[in-house]
Amino acid sequence: MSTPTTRHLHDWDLAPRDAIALQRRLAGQVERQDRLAGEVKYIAGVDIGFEPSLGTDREVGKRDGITRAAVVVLNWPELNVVEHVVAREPTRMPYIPGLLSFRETPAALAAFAQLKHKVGLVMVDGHGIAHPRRLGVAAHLGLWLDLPTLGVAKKRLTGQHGEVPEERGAWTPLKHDCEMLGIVLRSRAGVKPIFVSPGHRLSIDSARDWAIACLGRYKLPEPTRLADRLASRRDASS
DNA sequence: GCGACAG
DNA sequence: ATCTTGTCGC
Repeated sequence: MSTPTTRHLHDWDLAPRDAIALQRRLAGQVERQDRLAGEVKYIAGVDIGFEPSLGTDREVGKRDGITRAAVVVLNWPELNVVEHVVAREPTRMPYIPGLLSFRETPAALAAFAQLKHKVGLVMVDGHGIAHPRRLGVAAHLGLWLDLPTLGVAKKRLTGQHGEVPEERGAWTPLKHDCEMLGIVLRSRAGVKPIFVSPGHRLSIDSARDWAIACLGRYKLPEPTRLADRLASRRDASS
């Protein structure tokens, strides 16, 4: 943050080219091996929702309006909700493929700041290292929280993969050339597969195991599914 | 230049 | 992401 073009900007209000440069630097700090802090007792699920601005510009995809971060804490292995928080922050940046974390992380951090439980693992709605510069929202948030994270996305951003068997629990690797980025998982029979990739302090194998271990009777793993539901509720207070 | 493109 | 009712299917 010292060059003429970035000096006056905050980490989250970067111009696309500066955000991309920052991602390249931060990607080198992401730990791809397991480094859990003891036994996992609580798992957090994170998702972001948006409230359009009133008045003239009602477009949710641009600026203005409110970014709503929902964090749900589940105990392990019961997977029961023990805490939930919703934080509302003004939207600063529009959605740009590849720069999602700059739009969503500020609100997510605000929500985590209010959390009472000490979570050992964080599951984020979006990709981890399965990103063009290997710094998807799950990896970026993991660095900020200094916690193990994994990303669970509903669509592919980058990488290629083969067909995924129809049975629940089946998966196939997601890779870019020869580099493994994560897996494509059939979380439910007869439903489009989800994309699982590690964020920070987690291996690909562990990210896969945790995603599968957190599956309930729905397409999305419980942490992310519940956060999703909370983030998109009309009445969002806390 | 053309297509792809998390939420 | 968000705007939205009914409807097909297990």
